[in-house]
Amino acid sequence: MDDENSLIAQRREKLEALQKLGANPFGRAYETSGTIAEVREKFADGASLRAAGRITAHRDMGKSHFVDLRDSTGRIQVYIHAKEVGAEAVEMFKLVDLGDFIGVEGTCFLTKTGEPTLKVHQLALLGKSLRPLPEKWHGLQDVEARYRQRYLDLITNEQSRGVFEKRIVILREIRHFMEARGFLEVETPMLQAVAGGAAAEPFRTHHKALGLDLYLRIAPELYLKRLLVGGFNKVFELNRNFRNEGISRKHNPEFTMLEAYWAYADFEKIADLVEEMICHLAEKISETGRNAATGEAGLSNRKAEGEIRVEHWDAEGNVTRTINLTRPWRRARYRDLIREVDPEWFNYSSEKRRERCVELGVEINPRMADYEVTQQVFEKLVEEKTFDPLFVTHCPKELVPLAKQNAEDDSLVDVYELIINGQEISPGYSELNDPVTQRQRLLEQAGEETQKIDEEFLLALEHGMPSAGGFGVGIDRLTMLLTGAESIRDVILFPLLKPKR
RNA sequence: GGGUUGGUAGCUCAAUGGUAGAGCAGCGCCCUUUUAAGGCGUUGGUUGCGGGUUCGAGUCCCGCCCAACCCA
Repeated sequence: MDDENSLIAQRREKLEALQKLGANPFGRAYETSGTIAEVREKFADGASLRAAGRITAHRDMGKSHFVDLRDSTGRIQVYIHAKEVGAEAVEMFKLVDLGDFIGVEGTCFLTKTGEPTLKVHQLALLGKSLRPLPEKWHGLQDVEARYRQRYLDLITNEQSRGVFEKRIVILREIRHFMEARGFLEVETPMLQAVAGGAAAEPFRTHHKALGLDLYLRIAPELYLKRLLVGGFNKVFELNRNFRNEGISRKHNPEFTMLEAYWAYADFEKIADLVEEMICHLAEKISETGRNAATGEAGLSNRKAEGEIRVEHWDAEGNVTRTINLTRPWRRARYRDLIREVDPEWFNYSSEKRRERCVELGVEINPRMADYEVTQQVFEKLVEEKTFDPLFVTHCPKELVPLAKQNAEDDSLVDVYELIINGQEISPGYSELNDPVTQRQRLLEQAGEETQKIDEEFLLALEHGMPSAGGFGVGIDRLTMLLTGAESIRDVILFPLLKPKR
């Protein structure tokens, strides 16, 4: 980025020339008649309106200049001619480039081709661009550049902007939804002396003044539960977690998570809540889909007569996948789902199960315990093949050691795992609130590393935590589901990349 | 971490081992309602970085960097 090619040099020369003309290329506040979309709404033949935006195209026609002015709400054409704006302003205009921000005051009129246009009689420079923008027709295609220089992606690629607008709607509507049901949004520590609440590798950091090693949190769980102890009945946090693990199409080291706890509820009530919430979000998203600017392609959602379907499109506009979110969502027990793959599975010996894995094309390694072999079958032959929503319930306790045991069968725990689009979207639990059992399980989980046990959390539990249901929703994956994005990097504005060079 | 693919002008893309090109953008000229405006002309390159093979490397070989996809 330290280059100095001729295009940049030319723009710098224009910048100096503008300054010599006495113009300020980086102007100040500019009163407008509103956003460009609002200007278009107010458009009335002969009316005088003010608009500001970035120049994204210009067409010179002799002494007439047509310019496209664009902001996040839309575009409008402006017409510049010396007769209207004066020779001086036209001299100035000739030093303006694609990508510059300008403000105009002009009279509304329709061109011969019927295009609503502002005939400019006053022109202000609001921000000069010293680098050329990507080409208008193909946009910015280079994947790496789209992530590193997201601003260019947002300027150029309508569908990318659409994804992030939908993400904003998702975050806003989650807050509305939860608050409407009496949940309070809270903030708990990102910097933690013990990184608990999940099994994941944390990032380490250091507090200088205290001389203290700290971790970025991997989950807010243990703090949110302290709030249940403290008398909050319904709390949620919608914020970032950090996990020092691999990066992939489905994993970014920092990711956004909704986590919530509901006193006196259980995993079934939580499942109802999550089902309702995601349907609510899908409907809101489909509304923004309809309202989105023209040219939005690739992603869409459609709703018809109580049905909620999410369609994922490819670049040519063909539907590649339809996910049916229509309620009620299927709920099935873990073991029953395995039996759908092989009815006799649980009657097999350990050896026979491993043979079946080979037949089924499920890769396993010899060190796996029996429940891990079964889980491998579940992941490959159930989870990855499930696209419509499915709550998997009554999981074996080995898989979820920190959840409450089932009342009838203590080899099972009262949890659900929500699968949509072949991915885990949300786990839900009947939370363990017995401090003695909790301590045991944490000790087992920690093994030798007893420093990983959050004694302060256990101390809180010993003061009494109400029975409660809790859940988490990975917002990045949910956004992928609802927008049809294929990679988590397409729903995170600035995904982590290695610095270049 | 392993495998595969890719990195060429500001952007989008070409180029059997033989003079690095096109479109858009830019620059100049023409055009007083165009809209991917148009016409004529024209500038622009350390082909990701570093080595090697060769008379000659964007192209073949080795190493490195970055990214995407698949796998662990």
